[in-house]
Amino acid sequence: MTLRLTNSLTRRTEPFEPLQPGQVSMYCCGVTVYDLCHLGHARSYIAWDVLRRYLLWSGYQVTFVQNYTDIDDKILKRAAEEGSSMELVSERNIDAFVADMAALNILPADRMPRATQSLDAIRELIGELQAKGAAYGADGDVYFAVMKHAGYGKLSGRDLSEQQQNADGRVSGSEEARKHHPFDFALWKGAKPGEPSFPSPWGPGRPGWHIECSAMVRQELGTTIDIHLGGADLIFPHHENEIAQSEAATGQQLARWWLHNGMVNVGGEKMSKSLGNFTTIRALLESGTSAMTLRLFVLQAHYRKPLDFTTEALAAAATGWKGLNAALQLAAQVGSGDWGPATEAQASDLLSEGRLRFSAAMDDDLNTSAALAVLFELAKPLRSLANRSERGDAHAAAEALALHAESQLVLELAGVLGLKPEGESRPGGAAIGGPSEAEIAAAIAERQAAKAAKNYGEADRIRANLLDQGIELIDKPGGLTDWLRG
RNA sequence: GGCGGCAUGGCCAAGUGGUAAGGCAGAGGAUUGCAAAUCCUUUACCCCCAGUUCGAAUCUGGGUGCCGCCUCCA
Repeated sequence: MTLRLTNSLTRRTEPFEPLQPGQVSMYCCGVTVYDLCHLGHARSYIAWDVLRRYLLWSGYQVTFVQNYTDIDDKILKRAAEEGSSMELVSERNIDAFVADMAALNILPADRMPRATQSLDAIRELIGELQAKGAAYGADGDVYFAVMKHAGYGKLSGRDLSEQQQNADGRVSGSEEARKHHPFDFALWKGAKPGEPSFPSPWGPGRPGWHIECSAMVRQELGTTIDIHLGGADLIFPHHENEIAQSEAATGQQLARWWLHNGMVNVGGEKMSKSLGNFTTIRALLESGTSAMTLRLFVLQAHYRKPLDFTTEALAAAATGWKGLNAALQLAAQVGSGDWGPATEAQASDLLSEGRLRFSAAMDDDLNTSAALAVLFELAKPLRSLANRSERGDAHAAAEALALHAESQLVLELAGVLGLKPEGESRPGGAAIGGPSEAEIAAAIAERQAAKAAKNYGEADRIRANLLDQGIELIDKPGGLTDWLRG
């Protein structure tokens, strides 16, 4: 089996093969750091994190580059509102981005270039485009001439002559007046009074949005990369323009594969800053949704399809994760021991089948939904074991031995999806402002006594009292009482 | 208007020619003083119409509905 991926460039799902055998270069369009990331960003970056993890797991050497857009009108606007500076706003949001990604267990990119630190490469690229006649200057701005690039529109399926007509009514404003064609776009923007600016052969100013990606891709990964990633909303104009710039300059293909993720919707509409219907990653995590629940929620749908964000769907994912997490926690316990080769062999057939089904699902354009189904099925026996072993069942402990290999596989496959055991809430977990373990044990003993005396009113009162303090009691067969700190 | 995508049980969501994975919720049972948790069992003919085929959720054509992009956007 080989990995098949849907390439936006060809609109087909094709077998993936990197330019250099065994090595994959990937570039992902990052964020404009004017604000916190929301669930749309989370979805996108989780999807590509899974692609990266899967490639690594499959034995590829992967170089992953993601940029920060730290020069932008919105950053300037934000800085002006705060009486701050572009640098401070950017720094703050880059820090937040790093923290949010780490919280979601998204592997950090190998390199994360910033527009402000890539100006030489940007200016060089603009210069080349101008030398080749693909760009023209106008009042301190420099524009890319889309009509000079034969392939323009190949990614988004646009036809320039038709677009010309459709765009006629929109041509207005000074920038539009300077353009030769409505779809021409700025490579370099001349500085307006009071704006931060950088020197250039065309006068002080700053780079346009699209050019930075072209410059960074070339600088960090070379002329032609294997995979370029981004949200479907970037196909036009951003990615189309990136292709035009890079390919006009180098004469070579920019990226062999273009992968685009579907949008996160709220009530049938795209989640976005402008619509104001967004939830930040931070806010969601702070409201009590765990990072792994969010990952599960995202991964249960295929990455190219729209994903509707609802509290119901999220709650379903939370419950689903609770069960999977229990299995993973046990697996981490069981899988860590050294049990010898004899037990490993016992479950090998079942395991290799699971591994195969998982790979087959992932090979099919990253069918994480199907891959998760495999994971849930593998986790099932572990879950039931987890529940039995808690009451010290000797038989269960013996089974645990036999399931050692299975535990490792479950952890391994979960890891490919970036899912890891989360939050130790069983006895022994750290108390944060709640009753201590000793206090809980005492209360349980008290309730036990009340139950023995058939004083159920008192027993229920103790239980309710603990629940108020965030401690949930679970009676197990055999008279034992377990508890969870929620 | 142009380009692209989607429509599967109460909800989410796989499935791309041979009689529908998985998760959540629900139901029944076991267990329990009760509850929770857990375990077992269980719930669909796939938007509509026509066609291709021995056979279609899966292919073709036509509808209907919804979404994204065409302006900054993951």
